[in-house]
Amino acid sequence: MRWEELDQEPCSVARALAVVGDRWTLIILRDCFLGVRRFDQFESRLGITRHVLTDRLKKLVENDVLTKVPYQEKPLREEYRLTEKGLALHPVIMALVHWGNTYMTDERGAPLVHIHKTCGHRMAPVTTCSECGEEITARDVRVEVGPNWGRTARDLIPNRAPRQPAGDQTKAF
Amino acid sequence: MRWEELDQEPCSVARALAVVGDRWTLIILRDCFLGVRRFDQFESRLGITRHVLTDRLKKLVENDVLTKVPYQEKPLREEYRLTEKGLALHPVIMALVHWGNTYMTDERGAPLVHIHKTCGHRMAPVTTCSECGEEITARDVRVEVGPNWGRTARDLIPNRAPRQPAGDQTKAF
DNA sequence: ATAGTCAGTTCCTTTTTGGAACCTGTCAAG
DNA sequence: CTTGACAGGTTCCAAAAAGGAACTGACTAT
Repeated sequence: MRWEELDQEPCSVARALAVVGDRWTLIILRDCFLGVRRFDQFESRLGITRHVLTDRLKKLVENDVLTKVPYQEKPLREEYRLTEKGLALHPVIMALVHWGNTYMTDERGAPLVHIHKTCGHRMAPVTTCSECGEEITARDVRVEVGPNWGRTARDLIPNRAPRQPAGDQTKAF
Repeated sequence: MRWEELDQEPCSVARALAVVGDRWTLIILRDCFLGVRRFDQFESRLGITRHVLTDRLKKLVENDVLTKVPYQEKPLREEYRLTEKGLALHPVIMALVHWGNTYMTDERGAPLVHIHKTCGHRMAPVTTCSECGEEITARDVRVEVGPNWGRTARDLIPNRAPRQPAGDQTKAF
């Protein structure tokens, strides 16, 4: 498929990435979650070209991830804010931060840390099962075709290759 | 900053995105989590150009997200498998799936569903606090500079804009 | 009158993609 | 022993996207 057709795919990852999956979009959203709202603030923090920034913000607004809300008239100035749909991307950002903190830092550790306002502790995000509350990892979940989807989604689940290769089984997936 | 300098940033999101943040990389990883391992399998499923696929797989291997493990000799054939570092991206994928399922599907609902092997239920990922176990949302966390980071990371936290604008406060962030 | 701010747009150059063809090593069939 | 297939690439070229810098328009402050 081509990149622009990604949102047609019968796959939620593909559809999500059609909105947030291109260069810069998720970093723009990181800034949104940090409280950045204005064009020039994004520009100076990211050093992104105005051209690309304009385009990304426009797409995020079109996809209802951000809204433009006016903060002055004469001349009209608008700032970009996260909608509920945008706020719902928080787990994605948290998961990325946590992965970055775990695998991409030097001995100084995390550049930024998160404090859970409710309990007051420095925290890391933990992904858990909505049903039993246990932490989940890649090996704990199985994927099935959704109830209202027939062959279209069936094709997404690949035939598993034979498990004979010489790699060590604990580290390979 | 330019895209290639992203991994130098004092921000874990930026560093994570330097590895997985470009077009196609996360969809390739989605396929990895579904059990896809071979070049031609990726190619036919994604319809991505071989050129780009080669490049992305190479970068993922360089960044230790995937490893090449031989599955036959004469001629040598290798498949791509998730390392532990790669497996650790599972929460990112789960968060994206969940967001896609929530905001990007029609009345048919999720194309693919996840079953938690341990408890047997169809589940959704819930992001919780590592310290108190409660579910966390964007509004529940505060960001602070990491303990071993001085001004470098300080600059990441923006000065909050005044909260006077006319937008409705519950929907804006 | 001059300078500065914000949010863009325009123009032009350099990188990245997309698309298709071609290459290499090995086996299998006719 | 020639032909074909298969896996996993590489090469070549056109099209699209990103980078860089200057320009615009509607103000406001000095």
